[in-house]
Amino acid sequence: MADNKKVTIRELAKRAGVSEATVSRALNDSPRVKPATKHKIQQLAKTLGYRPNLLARSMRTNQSKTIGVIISNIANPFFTAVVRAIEDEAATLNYRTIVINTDENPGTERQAIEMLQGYMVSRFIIASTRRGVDYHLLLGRTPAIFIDRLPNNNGDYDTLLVNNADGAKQVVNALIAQGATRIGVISSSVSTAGQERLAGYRMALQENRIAVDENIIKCSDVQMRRVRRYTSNLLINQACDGLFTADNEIFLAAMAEITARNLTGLKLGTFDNAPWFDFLALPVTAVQQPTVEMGTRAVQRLVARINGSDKLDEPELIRLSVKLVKRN
Amino acid sequence: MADNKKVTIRELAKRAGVSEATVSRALNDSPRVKPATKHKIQQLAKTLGYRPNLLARSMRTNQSKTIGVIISNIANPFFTAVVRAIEDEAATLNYRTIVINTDENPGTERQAIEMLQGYMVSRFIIASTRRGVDYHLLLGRTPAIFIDRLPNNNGDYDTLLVNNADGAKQVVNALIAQGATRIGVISSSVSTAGQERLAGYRMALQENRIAVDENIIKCSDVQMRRVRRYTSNLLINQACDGLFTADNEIFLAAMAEITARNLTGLKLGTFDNAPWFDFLALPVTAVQQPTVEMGTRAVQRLVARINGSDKLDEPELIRLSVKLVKRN
DNA sequence: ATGAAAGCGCTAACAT
DNA sequence: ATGTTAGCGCTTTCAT
Repeated sequence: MADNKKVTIRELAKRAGVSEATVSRALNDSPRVKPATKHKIQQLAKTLGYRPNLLARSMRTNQSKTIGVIISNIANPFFTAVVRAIEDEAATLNYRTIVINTDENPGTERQAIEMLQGYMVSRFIIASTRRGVDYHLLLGRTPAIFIDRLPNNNGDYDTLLVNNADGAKQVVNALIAQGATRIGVISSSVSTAGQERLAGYRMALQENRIAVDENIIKCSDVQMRRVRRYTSNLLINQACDGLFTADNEIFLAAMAEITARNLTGLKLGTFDNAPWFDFLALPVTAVQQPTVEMGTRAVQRLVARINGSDKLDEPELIRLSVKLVKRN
Repeated sequence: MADNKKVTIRELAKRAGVSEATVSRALNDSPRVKPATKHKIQQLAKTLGYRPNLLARSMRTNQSKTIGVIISNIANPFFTAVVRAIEDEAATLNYRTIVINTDENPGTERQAIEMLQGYMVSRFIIASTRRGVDYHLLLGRTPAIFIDRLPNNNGDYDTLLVNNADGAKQVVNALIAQGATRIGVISSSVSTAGQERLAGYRMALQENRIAVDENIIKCSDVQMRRVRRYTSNLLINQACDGLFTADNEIFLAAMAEITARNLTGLKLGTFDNAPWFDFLALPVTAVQQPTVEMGTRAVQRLVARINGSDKLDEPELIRLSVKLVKRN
């Protein structure tokens, strides 16, 4: 029965008539304790409802089997998908995860990392906010792996990105194949991913010997209102018959404008596939990001780094490939 | 400069030529230390890059200003919206939050709560998984507030729900006003919310003197395939001209079926409004849940309970009202 | 205004 | 196979 007072190792030791050390060993399933004793103690712990004080344990061992996951926008389906994969893989490898959302705010990001370090969390998976955070200062040699975005101090940490340029190139190529002749683009200046996707757009045009017109390239902060303005500018003033948006947030804003103005006959392409694209009147060709692979590999690599199981002296930059979902 | 070795209070004390106690007081901005000394110590801490060991502090004080947030599905936009509101309000009130996702798994939920308790987290906001978790045993008198779903041991904890029945009634009334004469419903048996929404559906029909036909009422686990089967059954075999889905997941699956079969002329209603409903050919009338209010009030109430600032002896069940977004 | 000392619960040498 | 002991970094009486 659960007594009111909290059960500690000392308490168990007293009741079992053994030392605290033996209890600790029994609870940690050490081979250095007699099976009978071990069993007895474990039983007792269960009956008394013993809960280890993880604080004390971490403090003593100077580590907590916990991975800090720092993401920049919890409302973005891309990130939640990655987070779920991270959680799954971490659980498999017997790690805990703590997720903190920074809302693209570098200050919050710094605080979050410092806070977790205060809790002895010493492995991180980070989707960096804007450039401007000095991870050297913050992390030192703490194992960390960056996802989705190239961090400020790249080259010093493992980084896991998708092949943004290639994905963008594929989408734009598909739009061209569908007959689009003048394709506008709206990208994000917030992350490195946005710039790479823009580069991919240019590559596709060049491959198809289409002149790049800087007037139909828009790249800035993702702000609903601004994206809507860009959209009408591109599709009406600039007479584009195709539009490539660099992520799901931009796509949403652009679609709002397209719907409001009742524009039709367009070829749309975007990063971040979503199930509801199937329901739209306009066909959307979309890049499906490998969220599960990204989350899974991030955890695996982090854990490998810790155990030093494979010799990974040099931090690596890994590119995952993307999949194209065509609709027309 | 950031030395390699970690800076502790002892280190600061040595360097400042004062006792550890004084350093601790200075760092905590206690009035019991001379302003000059305080300032000097705080400066030193900054220069040396001192980071408090939160583990040690929590262990000593037996509390951590951290709220554990247990949600059942991080991929559900409803929950992520609530989480963001929780984070915002918590930050304002100077609390930390730790979010853990249980994926509707009661085992994971139990583990998560125990784990956090091990870290001295002693206030929780919980979106319960299926009934079957005994919160008395798990939480005891630990302050906790339940959101979205009525927990097993209701009456013992504060609970914050939306007015599910009323929301459902409003949607169904709207569908009837739009001319639907035979409205099927698909709800979820996973949570208490699903049952309440079903009750609201029945109320609306009764108010409008429409006979309730049990053949067009479907309620079960939310499984993509099953929902799709229900959908075609209702809309084709049962010849419904309207459909009410009880949450965003069900709606997504139903829309997949509707799109695949190219069904038209339907009146659709659902819980959980989404921006992209504006882009659909079929008009969707949707209940907008008060996610911000729910998150904000959950935190406020939890903190009030802790401080005992207002006398809230009895746990309360609070219902938040919803908003209807009509489209036709 | 400051210091000395105890102790939170746990684990890991180092005994026995 | 088990016990003794020290100590992680911090806060907090109780002295001075």
